[in-house]
Formats: sequence, structure tokens, C-alpha cells
Amino acid sequence: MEQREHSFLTTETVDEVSRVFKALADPTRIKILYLLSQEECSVNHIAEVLELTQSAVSHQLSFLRNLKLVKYRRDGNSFFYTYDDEHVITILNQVISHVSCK
Amino acid sequence: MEQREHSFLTTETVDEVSRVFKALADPTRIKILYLLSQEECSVNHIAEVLELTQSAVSHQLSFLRNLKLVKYRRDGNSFFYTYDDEHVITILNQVISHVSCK
DNA sequence: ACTGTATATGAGCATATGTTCATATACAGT
DNA sequence: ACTGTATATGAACATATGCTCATATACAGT
Repeated sequence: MEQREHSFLTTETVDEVSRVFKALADPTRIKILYLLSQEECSVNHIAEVLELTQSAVSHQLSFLRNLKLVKYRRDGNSFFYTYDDEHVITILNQVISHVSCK
Repeated sequence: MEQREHSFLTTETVDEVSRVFKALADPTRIKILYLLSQEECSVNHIAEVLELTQSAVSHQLSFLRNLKLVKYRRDGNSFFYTYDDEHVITILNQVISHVSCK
């Protein structure tokens, strides 16, 4: 049996990588992140543009917030969200390009 | 209300992007793809190295095959798998690097 | 032909996920 | 203080997911 050099990933790394990809694996979150990659948006604006309920959007934003992929500022009653992980947006755009041109 | 230029994604694009990220969102598939990024492997070898059952590995390979992320050749009783989407491997490695160094 | 080895696959099951519905919270305008 | 607007959040539910177990398939060696 031939022996070769390998590099292995730690459980923590695999789990963290999995979390990042999970965040990008849902159509709703893809649409939200893609929208936020273009402009700061309020929750209602996201819901209107993407034709989703306020609750669904809010739940997904909560999910993305936990992963520190988005951040927000408050202005009166509205919460304006922006993306908070440049690298993840880059990855998303790479895959969108990859998929679009084939 | 201010009007701005936006680009939107088609449903097909979003779904396809989602499929790619879903493939990368599971710890087992991450480990398998990472292993295959380093060397061609038989199913049993993958199962042994990653300490998974043959069945679990085979099911995941079937999943990855459907998405054309891996391909295989037969040699006697063994099936040797290799990755089949360079770009997806690149994305995986990018995220691994991103996660590892923070 | 028979046996052993490697892999694939279907069924069943437990858990995870994403949505809706109802409700809570918090601020703004009056 | 009261009302309206914007958002967050918990519970419930339906669907998706990933595993195990049992079994099928296919080839190799004898």
C-alpha cells in the first residue's frame, strides 16, 4: 500500500466551512445577500422587492446576523441592513458568474 | 422614493447557485471533496480515511455525481473517484483558507 | 458455477430547515 | 397616552436531509 502525504481538516474547520456554505445554500438567503451586495436595504424593502413576507425576511436576516454576514443600523422605525463579510459576497458572485455562463 | 438601477437573478440562476452551495454545505461532502482534491480515491478508501460507512460515502458520491462535481473510473471491483469541477474545488479551498486564518 | 469483494441503492427514521401565523417590542406622530 | 408602522421572535408544521440497515449488482478468482 502506497503512502502519501495528506493534509486534513480539523472538525472545527469543516464545521465552520459548512456553516458558511449553508448560509449561501438557500434561495431566499441568496436573493437577500445579492440584493444587499448592491445596496443598503430596510427589511420591508427586501420583502417587497423579493416578494417575501416580512417575517420570512426577518428570520433569514436573523440567521445571517448570527453568522455575521450582515449588519444593520436603525433609523427611526426602520432597520437598514448591509452585508458584513466582503469575502462571502465575493464567493457568492463567483458562483453566480460560474453558473450564469454555462 | 428614489429609483435605482438593479440587477436581478432569474429563478433558474438562484436555484442553480443554491444547488452548488448545498453540495458544499455538508461536513461529509466537504471532507470527501477535500480528499478528492488531493488524490483519486476508491470508495472504500474514502470510507476508511474519513471513518464513514461505505453506504454513507456511496450515497454522498451519488449526490455529488448528480451535480457533476465528481466523476469515476472503474478498475475491477473498485471505483476510483476524482473531482470534476475545478471551479467548485477552487471555491471550497477559498472558503477553507478564509475560515482557517481568522 | 460458486465465493468473496466492492459498490450502489431503496426504505425507514431522526433531525434540520424554512415558512407561516400570532404576538411582542420599540419608536414616531398626534 | 394612543395609534400606526416597522421589525423581531416563538410555536407549529411541512418538507428536506443524511444516516443506517438490508439488499442488489457486478466483477474477480477459483
